[in-house]
Amino acid sequence: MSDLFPKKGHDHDRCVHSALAQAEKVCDSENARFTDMRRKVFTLIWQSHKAVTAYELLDALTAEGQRVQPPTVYRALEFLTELGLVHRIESLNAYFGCDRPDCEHLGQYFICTDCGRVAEAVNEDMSNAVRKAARSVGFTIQATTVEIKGLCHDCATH
Amino acid sequence: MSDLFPKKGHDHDRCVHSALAQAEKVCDSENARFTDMRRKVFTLIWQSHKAVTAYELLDALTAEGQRVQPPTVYRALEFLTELGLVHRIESLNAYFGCDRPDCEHLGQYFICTDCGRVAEAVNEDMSNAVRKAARSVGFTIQATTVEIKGLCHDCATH
DNA sequence: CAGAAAATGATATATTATAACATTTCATCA
DNA sequence: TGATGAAATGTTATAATATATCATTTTCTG
Repeated sequence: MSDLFPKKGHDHDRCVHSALAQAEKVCDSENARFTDMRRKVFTLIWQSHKAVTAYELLDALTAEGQRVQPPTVYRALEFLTELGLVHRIESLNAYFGCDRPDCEHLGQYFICTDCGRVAEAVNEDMSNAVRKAARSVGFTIQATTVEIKGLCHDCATH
Repeated sequence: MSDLFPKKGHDHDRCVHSALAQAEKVCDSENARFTDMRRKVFTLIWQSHKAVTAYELLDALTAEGQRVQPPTVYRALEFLTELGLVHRIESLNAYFGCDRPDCEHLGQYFICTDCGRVAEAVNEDMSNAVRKAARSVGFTIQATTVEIKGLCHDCATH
């Protein structure tokens, strides 16, 4: 069984750090500004293994001493999702960092209803099945939402 | 190319009628009460080819002369979704009638961003790909959300 | 019919999201 | 280098979506 959810003991700080580096690269190549606010929001999202809501981000920023209003957070989220740096989990009204912002993909999300962790998968079987189904009914895909809720392996077995 | 979205001239009243009959059967077999309010909400949902929001239902009920509050609508929606008579489209915060309430399925939704119509598919390729992906990472599925946005054939070609 | 359970009514409020306009920041180039 | 225009953020208000709680009504069951 492959690892999807992070294993115990993985170095999360390092993941966040490398995600930041990658985000900077993406912004650079898009001539988009990775401002302080955007960086803060991005970092907060990446620091969590769970999907984070806009108002949780708002609270976290406030706790950091910023006095921030909803539009500020939503704008940062809009920016980050448009660049593909962050994905919105529709069934949670929450946001999650994207592992592979540099490549086009139809991502899929596994969401554990017990521990709350989220994992992104980029599974070609699923993507291809979606593309094929769309083709067979003459549907032109613009965006896909594939969210799978249930129990991660840890929660199912412990 | 198979038909997914309804063709021009199909008899929608008849669809609604048969959906009502089927809903009654399902409620019967579950010993659940298909009350007036639930029937009204179900009918309003089925009368639309688009997904309908809770507050649109509220307005429609009000227009019919009922004076209804949000909890009433949300309770009816909860009842209907729990029985599988209606599905919630997460990416739209809206509800759509289920064609096949009588069988277990992982449904997929095609949502046209131009005309707004929604179509449910029950595509085994997609379902199997989802199940297989979950199995391969040790994930136990409780619920799936597969929503595909784009252009339906009509809108893409006209 | 009495009593319990289920459904709905009513009120209030929580949560999620955006519109509109003011101000600040930043890249550009005259 | 500092004027200027575009982009980003600040600020205020409000819209849209959803639920908690308790009261009342309806329905089922014995």
